[in-house]
Amino acid sequence: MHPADAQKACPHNPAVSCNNCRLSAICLPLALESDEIVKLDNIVQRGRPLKKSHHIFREGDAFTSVFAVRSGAVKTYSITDAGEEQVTGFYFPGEIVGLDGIGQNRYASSAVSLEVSAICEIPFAQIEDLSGQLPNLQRHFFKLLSSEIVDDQRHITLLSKNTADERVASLLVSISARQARRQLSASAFRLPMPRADIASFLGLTVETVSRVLSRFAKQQLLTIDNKDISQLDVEGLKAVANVQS
Amino acid sequence: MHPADAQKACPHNPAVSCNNCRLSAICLPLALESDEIVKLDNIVQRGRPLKKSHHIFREGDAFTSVFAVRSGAVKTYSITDAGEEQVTGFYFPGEIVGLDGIGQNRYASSAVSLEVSAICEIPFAQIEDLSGQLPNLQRHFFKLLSSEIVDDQRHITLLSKNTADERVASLLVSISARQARRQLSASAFRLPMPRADIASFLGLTVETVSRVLSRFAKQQLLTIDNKDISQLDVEGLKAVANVQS
DNA sequence: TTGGCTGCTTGACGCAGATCAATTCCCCCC
DNA sequence: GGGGGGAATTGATCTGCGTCAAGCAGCCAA
Repeated sequence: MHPADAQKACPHNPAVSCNNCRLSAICLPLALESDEIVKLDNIVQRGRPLKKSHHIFREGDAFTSVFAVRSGAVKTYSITDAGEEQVTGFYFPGEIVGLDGIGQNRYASSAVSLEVSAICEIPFAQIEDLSGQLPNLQRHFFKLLSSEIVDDQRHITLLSKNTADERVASLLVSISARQARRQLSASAFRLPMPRADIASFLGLTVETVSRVLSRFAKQQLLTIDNKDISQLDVEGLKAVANVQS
Repeated sequence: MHPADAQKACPHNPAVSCNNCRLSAICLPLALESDEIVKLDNIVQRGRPLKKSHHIFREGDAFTSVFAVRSGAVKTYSITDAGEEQVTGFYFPGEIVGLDGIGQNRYASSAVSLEVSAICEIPFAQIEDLSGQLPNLQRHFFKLLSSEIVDDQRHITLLSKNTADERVASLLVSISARQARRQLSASAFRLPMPRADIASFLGLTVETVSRVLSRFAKQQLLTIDNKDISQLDVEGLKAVANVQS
C-alpha cells in the first residue's frame, strides 16, 4: 500500500483532512464546494484517539464546539431529576454530537465514548463566522439541527406508541442502516453499548432487552454472541418494527 | 383608548409589526437591534385569523416557511407507520413551528390550530439570506433549533422514565410556566386541546389522562371544569412531577 | 325542545413489562 | 492462569396502565 493511502485509511490519524476523509459524504453531505471544504478544514481540530469511557463533554459545561465522530462510537445521556441516567442517543462515525449546547451556551447532555474513538472538534464560534460567508455551510448546519429534531421526534413516537419488541427491532434496523451507509455489513456488527444503555435509550429495563434479543434469536431473526450480532434478518426485523421498507 | 393602542393590543390585527408585538420578547429574545428588527419585519407575513382545526402545513408538504404563533394555540403531529396520530408538540403565542422541515425540505409533521389563532409566516429562504448579513439573526435561529432539540430530549426522558401522574403533572407545570411568561395567570387557564391530544402527547390513553386529572382534583392540586383549569397548585404539581423548582 | 354525536368520565378486568432473585458468563487484572 | 466483579440471562411474581364497556355531559342542528 502506498504511504499516502495508509494515511487516508487510518481513522485515528490526526493528519487526515476532511477532503480525504471517507466519512465526508455523511458528515458534510455534498453541501460544500472543495474550496469551501478547505476553509472548514482549517478550523477542524482532530484529536488523539479517545479511550473507552472518556467524556467528550459533560452536561452543564460551557458550550464551545460540536464534535464529529471519526471512528468508534459515542453515547449521549443526561441525568434526570430523580438522579437516573437517561441515554438520549448513540452516535457512529460521520455523525455529530453537541448540537444541544447551542441554545443555552451549555451542553444539555454529556457525551462519552463507548469504545476507543477518534473525534474531530469543530469550534462553533468559527462555524458561525464562516457561515456568514458560506451560505452552503450555514444551510448545512441548519439542516443538521433540523434533522436532529426529526430524529428526536421519531424517537418520541417510538417511546410513546411501540412495544418492547418494536423498539428493539427499530434500534437494530437503525444501526444496521448506519452500518450500510458506511459500506459495512448490514447484517453483522458488534454492539458498542452495554444492554443497560440500550434499555435506557428505549425506555425499557435490561431484563426486557435481554429477553427480546433472546426471543429474536430463537425466531431466527439474528444470532447473538454477547455484543456480536450476526445473521441479522433486516426485512424480518422491519416487519416486527412496523416500518415499511 | 387611543387608536394606535387598540392596534397594538389586538393579537389578530395583521398590521401589528414585530416592533410593537408584545410577544417579541419570547419570539425574538432580545437578540436583535431595532434596525435589524425592521429588516426582519419586512419579510414577516401576518396572516388573517385562522379558524379552529385548520392546517398551517401538512407532513410531506414542501418546506417554505416557519411560523410564529401570535394568538391561539397549535398542535403538531405526525402519522405513525401503524397509521395512528402522534402529537409531537403544543405551541402557544410567541413560539415557532415548522423547524422540522428544514432538514429534508419537507415538513416532518403537520401543524393544526386548536382554536382560533393568528399566525405569522416567516419565509425561510429570506431568513437564510438575512442571516448571512445579520449574525444575531443567524445565532437566534441556531438557538431556536437547538432549544427545540433540548425540549424534545426532555420529552424523551419524560416518556422513558416517568409515570402517568408525573407526565400529566409535567405538562400542566409547563403550560402554567408558559402562561406566566406571557403575563397570564399561572394557576388558571383553559386547555386548548382535547384529552385525546394530551394522551397522545404523553404516551398514555384518554382514560388514564382523565383518571389522573380526576385524582389531582380530589387531591386539591387543581380544579377542573371540562377544559378550564383553575386553582392550580404549581408547587404541589412540581413535587408530583419530580421537578426541582 | 329533542335527538344525536362527540368528548369525557368511571368501573372492572387483563396483560406487557417491571421488579425481585438466582445463576452463569465474560473479561480484566493481579 | 486463576480469581473477582460487573454484565447478561433466565425464571417467578407483581403492578400500572391499557382495554373493554357503560354511562354522562355539552353542543349543534332541525
